[in-house]
Amino acid sequence: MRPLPSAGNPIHSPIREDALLSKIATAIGEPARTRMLLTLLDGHARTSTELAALAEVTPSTASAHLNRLRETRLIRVAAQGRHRYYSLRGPEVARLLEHLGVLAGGITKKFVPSTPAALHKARTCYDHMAGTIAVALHDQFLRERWLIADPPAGIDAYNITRSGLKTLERLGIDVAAARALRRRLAYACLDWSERRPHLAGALGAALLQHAVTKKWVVRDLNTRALSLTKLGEREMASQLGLKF
Amino acid sequence: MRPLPSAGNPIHSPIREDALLSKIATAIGEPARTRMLLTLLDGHARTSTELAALAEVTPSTASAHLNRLRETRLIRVAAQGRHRYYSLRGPEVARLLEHLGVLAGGITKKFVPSTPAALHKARTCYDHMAGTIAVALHDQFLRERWLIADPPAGIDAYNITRSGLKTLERLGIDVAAARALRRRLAYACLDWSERRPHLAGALGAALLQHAVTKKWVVRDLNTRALSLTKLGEREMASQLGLKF
DNA sequence: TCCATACTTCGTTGCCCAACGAAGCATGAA
DNA sequence: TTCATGCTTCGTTGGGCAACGAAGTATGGA
Repeated sequence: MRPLPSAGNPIHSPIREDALLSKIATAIGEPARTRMLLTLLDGHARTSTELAALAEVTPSTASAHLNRLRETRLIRVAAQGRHRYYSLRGPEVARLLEHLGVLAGGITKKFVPSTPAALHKARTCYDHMAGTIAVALHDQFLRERWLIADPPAGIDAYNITRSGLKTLERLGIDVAAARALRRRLAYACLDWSERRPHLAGALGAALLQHAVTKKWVVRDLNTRALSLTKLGEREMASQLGLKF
Repeated sequence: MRPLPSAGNPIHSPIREDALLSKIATAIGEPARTRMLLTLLDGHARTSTELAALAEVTPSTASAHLNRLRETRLIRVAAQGRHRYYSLRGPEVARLLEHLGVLAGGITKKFVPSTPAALHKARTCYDHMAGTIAVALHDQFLRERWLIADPPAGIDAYNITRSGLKTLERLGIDVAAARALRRRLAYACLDWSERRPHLAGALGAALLQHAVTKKWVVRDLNTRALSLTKLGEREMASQLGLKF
């Protein structure tokens, strides 16, 4: 059965589409590259040497991988002196990776019933919070009608209500500044451990920043894990009505 | 540099997670497999011979690919006499593929400004409608408050309102039957050509079925394209208030 | 019973690409 | 200037895997 010449495909063939899709998927799929991407999922930029160590390959190999990821537009690079900082190209990429994680998690579950406890409870996802706490936070924001769905603004987008605005400003979060950023304000991001949505976007980022500066949570230096402090627990209960 | 035995990793290592993710991505990424998966995105089950022809490989090669996709749990197979019907494992897989399409589309746009017209306007996505018409339909359902967001039921889930129920039953859609199915009722699915949500789930499937049986749209036999009939255009305008 | 069809399994071939070390090229410090 | 550091480019090697044809196993019809 010969590969048919597939005659009339003048300008835009469906071929084009799936070839690109192919490229992206294989770019993600190579194990060393997968590790790099998953590491970058916490939103921190890293140098190629760091990424080489994390992926367990030599710098030269890492360099080749990073080039390929850049060509497929999955990551971007920022030169700074003699360092080159690599980071995910955008939230879309982060979401795709989390989505892949959901499928991978679905497979794992059969074999490994429990996910790593620390990551499960609270972790960063790109530049916002994920894990049970983040999901609870997301649900609370909707239950209290501090956020409402805003579908015309895109899939799973949210807008802040009047009461939401009050709550956020009482916390000390500068909503106007978040709105001014050239990025989406708030939207649902699928959580791979909970398989439920948590909060992403400018607001999600502001909330993480707030939680970190107010010492509600403490970042782990090597992983994406966050640990909730006693203070954070108290404050989330009193200010947001969250129970744990 | 060998993959290190990774000593202390008793039960659930992060290694495990990204190795699985890797497997899934590479399974999707091989060009022949990508073509097969994208073809199955219309929700139709196909035999391995058909898929072999579509992917432009011999049956023996196709068989190997299909086995691999089955092992990674991306597709399922149903034996029926001497035919074996392959289909996507579930909506999660379909959504992942559409999501990948968004990223691929994002790349394409720079080089190929226009997407194939027929597919852009209306096509199937798994078992429901996609394309500009489907997105318009989705927006109309929300604008008229026939559907409302229902986040606790999962990311981007919708529920049917009282007025939505009336509208749907007036059309002749059996909402009770759709509810009775063991699947999610209605949720937003990201559209790769529009980069906006359209309607998926039991309700989305019911709407496509309705549109086909009422001859509002006609399926193309080889591609995922749908063409809107004059009748469909009239009916959607009068019954649902859609303008084109 | 015999053959055709649908599909898989097996064994071989060939190619792509990940991996490395060495060498090259910047940047910044001494 | 000279050297160290951070990173890339180059050329080579090797292993994994996609592809095929041929042979094998079901199923269903003649």
